[in-house]
Amino acid sequence: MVSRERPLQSSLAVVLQIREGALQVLLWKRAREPFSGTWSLPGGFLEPGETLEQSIRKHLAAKVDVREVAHLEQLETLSDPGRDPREWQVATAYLGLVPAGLDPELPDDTTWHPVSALPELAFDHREITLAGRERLRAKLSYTNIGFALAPAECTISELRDLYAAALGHDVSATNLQRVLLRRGVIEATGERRAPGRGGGRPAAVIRFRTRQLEVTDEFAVLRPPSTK
Amino acid sequence: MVSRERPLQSSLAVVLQIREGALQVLLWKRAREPFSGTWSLPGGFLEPGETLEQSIRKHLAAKVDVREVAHLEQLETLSDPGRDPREWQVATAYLGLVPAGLDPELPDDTTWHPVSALPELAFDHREITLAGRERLRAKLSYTNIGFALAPAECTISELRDLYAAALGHDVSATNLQRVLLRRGVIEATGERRAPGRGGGRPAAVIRFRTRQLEVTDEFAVLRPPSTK
DNA sequence: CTAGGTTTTCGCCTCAGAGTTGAAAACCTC
DNA sequence: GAGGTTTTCAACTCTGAGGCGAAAACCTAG
Repeated sequence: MVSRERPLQSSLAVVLQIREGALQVLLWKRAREPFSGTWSLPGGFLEPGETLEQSIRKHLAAKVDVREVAHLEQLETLSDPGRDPREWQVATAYLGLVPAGLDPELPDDTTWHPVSALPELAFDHREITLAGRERLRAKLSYTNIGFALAPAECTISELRDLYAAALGHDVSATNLQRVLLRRGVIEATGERRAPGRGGGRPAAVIRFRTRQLEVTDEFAVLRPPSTK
Repeated sequence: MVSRERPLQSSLAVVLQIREGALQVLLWKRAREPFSGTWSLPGGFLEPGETLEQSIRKHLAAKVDVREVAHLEQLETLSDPGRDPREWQVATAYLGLVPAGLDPELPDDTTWHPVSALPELAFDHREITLAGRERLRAKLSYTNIGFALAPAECTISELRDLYAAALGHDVSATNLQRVLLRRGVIEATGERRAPGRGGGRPAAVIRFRTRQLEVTDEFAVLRPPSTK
């Protein structure tokens, strides 16, 4: 095998969670150059003997409890020679999802940021983050990926708010329930949740039938409400 | 920057074309170990200063006339440490599409193979090839990617055969026409094509409105015919 | 305890778009 | 011109998403 120049290979992840009704991404603040002071996606270099997925899991573990990452999938591989001003580097981006309600402990340099109002991001991390959001939005329509955004059990109303936050537009609870029920994506647990202060009929508690990604062959787009 | 071990980075491509009514993939026969005698996907190593897409375009040029590749997109990045028995290697796979009707000149070691009857493939190339086919099938449903399978101008019947070959099931010409017309994916050129031997009404010649990938926001699945 | 407010749930309707069918149109060959 | 072939088009069906409103099931205040 001929000796040849090789790029550094790294993995990084867009970790998303719905927090306070908004889609947020996990970022850490760079203390060193380049891009010192700006925010960037978690990740790091690939080590011999590990796969990219093992690599990103390991690097994520330094920032969050990875057991709380309910779903992880590959997004895309970035290879622009100039993407890191220091050195030739190829990076594979992943999309990670953390169910709402969890509040993992984070290091001091790491926090959540609403994707709709990103601070200045290092390298090409802004584009990667937006690509992650788009992937999530698309998959909400034709897969059961909602399981990775929702707690193990929740109500339709809570689910509607999660979908609305992720999709960026209102979602009808009635319609959401029917679509997800027909697909067999969610099922009723039989329990009911007492209404909060202010009253109201107690909501049925539902759960996602499986917590593994499944693709529905009948597509279904959750559209924004008609603007009448 | 700490010195560290680096993987070889390579690009490879699943180049698909409908030939003789079947979806076929471009493969070349390995003359050397490992996997000598088996077939593998075209590709090669990444050089400093180039992107992965430039890399795969360059390596493809050694096998086919790349100008005939109407569409090229990234598929996935493989990183299993054992995927190449010789050495640690990370590979990014692309999907390339060649319109039907073209018959690029190929080197002696390179030919087309039906995806439905693959020979023994080297490394993980079999899985990659099937992943490419799946990506194509999915995108036929909700994008205009058919432009990359079809010649610049063709009839609905020809298009139906192309779709049927790619999707692996029958497609109704009537329905295909309406779906693609409504979306504005195809348009009539106004010309008509004389029927072949045996007669028949001359078919209207259509073309794809654009030859760039566009995603339709209304999903539409082209389903197999109902089994009655 | 009752009236009024709130949230959830469900049935029914509409609407859009994909799939199906059959007949007419437009060609061929014998 | 008769009979065969392929294409095209209009009408219908069917499925599934979106919308609406009434009923259900709770709360709180008086």
